[in-house]
Amino acid sequence: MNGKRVRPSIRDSLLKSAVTLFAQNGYNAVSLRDIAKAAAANVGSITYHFGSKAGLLREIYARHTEPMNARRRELLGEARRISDLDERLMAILRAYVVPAFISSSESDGGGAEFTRLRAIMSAEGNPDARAIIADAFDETSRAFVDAVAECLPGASRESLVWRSQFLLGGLYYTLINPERVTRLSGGKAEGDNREEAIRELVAATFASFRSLSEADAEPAPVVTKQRKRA
Amino acid sequence: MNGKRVRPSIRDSLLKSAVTLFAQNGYNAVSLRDIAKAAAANVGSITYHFGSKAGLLREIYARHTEPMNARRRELLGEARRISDLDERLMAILRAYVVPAFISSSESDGGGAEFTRLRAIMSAEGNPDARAIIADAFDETSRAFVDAVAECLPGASRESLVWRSQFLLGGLYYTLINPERVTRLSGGKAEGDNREEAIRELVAATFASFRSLSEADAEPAPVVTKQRKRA
DNA sequence: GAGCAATTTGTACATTCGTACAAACTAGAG
DNA sequence: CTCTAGTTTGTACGAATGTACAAATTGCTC
Repeated sequence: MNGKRVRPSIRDSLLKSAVTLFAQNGYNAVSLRDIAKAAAANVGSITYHFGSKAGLLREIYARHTEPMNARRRELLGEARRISDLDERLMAILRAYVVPAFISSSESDGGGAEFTRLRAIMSAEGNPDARAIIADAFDETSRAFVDAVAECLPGASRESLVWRSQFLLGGLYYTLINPERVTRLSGGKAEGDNREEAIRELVAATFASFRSLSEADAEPAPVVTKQRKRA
Repeated sequence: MNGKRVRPSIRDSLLKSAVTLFAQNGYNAVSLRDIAKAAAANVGSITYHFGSKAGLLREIYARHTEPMNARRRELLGEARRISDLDERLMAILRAYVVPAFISSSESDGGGAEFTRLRAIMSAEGNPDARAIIADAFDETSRAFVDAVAECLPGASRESLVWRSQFLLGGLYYTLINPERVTRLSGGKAEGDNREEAIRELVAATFASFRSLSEADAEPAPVVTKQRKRA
């Protein structure tokens, strides 16, 4: 069905090793020999399967992008059916954040590792990556902003986009430098605890978006754990 | 006074070119020959002045870190004298954000370019950089979180740290990928407009922090431009 | 088992990298 | 001018990189 035999092993372990190494050290810093060594394979096999280093990166994106976006669309669809605007907003935020942190059950799909890879690639600004990334995620982001907009009557498109930018930035940076959270909190918070990160990021972004609504008469529900009644 | 002659020119233009190139392409992707060419100097002069590529990076950090932190401390000190807690919080946020975006009058000091460099370095996770960055900014971040905490009675340290993490992430990502804002907003927002970025980032972070306060009875002042009275 | 296409291996190549160092140059002091 | 310390230049080196390709190996079909 694929046009190619379903011989997995080497090709797959090359991809897996590449994702891990790229996500950890960036694209430039990792050599094809590093990848081959990690996959217990030969350098030549990379050229054979993927043509070039850029081709390898392209394949990685091809493998992960669609499943991750699909998962986001699915969750977004569910969220949109919630009638209460605040609850819906919260669900929308989770639909955006959760797939970026947690792999969608199957081995491929999004997950923290691939998201970290994306973060590093966007920072490195690598020409190879620029062309590949393209706007693979723009469509999803647009749908996300649209969905958020419906929850926030009166909010301007500009501010919604800005805040979605900060959301993505917070997401990326948390995956890139989680130790900072642990360090700065004196160990009271764990930067690499995914559930904790998701909860905090969603809560912070909720408040950030919520303040844009005209209807700020009703008290915004606070979801963070340390919430106390005064 | 410096122990060295004040012969500027080459050494300085090497530093300037290096910052620009590193901030644009990352550390690994830029070769010493690229830097030399951009500074119209010779490769050997880099080794002479800075010993190594890592030494060059070290000098860049040495030049910028302290002035930038000093500026932040100064603004933070001013902010702390404001009695109204909401106003103070806003001023504290600006004290953190503004120096990262805007160079402090003199040619050296912080500024967007150096902050972008820091963003890329933190993403690349380069070993050379790891050692240099150290906790040069941790002290400032701690003071910042402390100051914010005073404005938000009842907020937990963990959440404050998490939100400061998202602030830094949003800051970094805005400098790394400003085009996304422009693109996603259909040109209605300009990602590389520093004043706009500062205003939005501060407003978003204000709301994010503000929601942590016990005293959310009084309506949080909304500062974004599109604010309308319903 | 033979034949064959797909894969894996090993090796070679041209480039580019950071660094080292000797030679040439520069400018101020005596 | 001459000397000298401080720069700048040019070049060379070993290591590492992405890529190319011929040879060896594998696994399947008949």
